[in-house]
Amino acid sequence: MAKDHSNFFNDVHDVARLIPKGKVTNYGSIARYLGATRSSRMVGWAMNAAHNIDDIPAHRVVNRVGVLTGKNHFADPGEMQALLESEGIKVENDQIVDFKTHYWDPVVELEM
DNA sequence: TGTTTGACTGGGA
DNA sequence: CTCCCAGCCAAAC
Repeated sequence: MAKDHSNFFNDVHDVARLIPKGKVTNYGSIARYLGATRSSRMVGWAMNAAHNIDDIPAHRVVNRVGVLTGKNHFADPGEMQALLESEGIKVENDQIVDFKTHYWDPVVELEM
């Protein structure tokens, strides 16, 4: 993993791309993986910039409790849930069911 | 150059 | 248990 700190966005985009299909993670974990634990908000911000990039599965990134907080930022609010469900992830009331089961922590999986 | 914002988080009431 | 508040940090205005 080439940690390109020149661009915070780049880092976030890079990690987001590594999220396996059918798995989800939260902003805090990504931030932690990048060494910016307290910059969880920036992760979301970076994802906002990722809108131009279709390689970034932003739908696999949710907040810590598994709520699709960013669904509103998608082209279609229902797109996020649809994508998740298409990957085998159940979503109910804008919240991921068994979030812990589908949880994918870059810090653990990528081990740095 | 200074202020506001935000796809968050954690802790307290 | 749910609701509210303060902290955090980089980009946008």
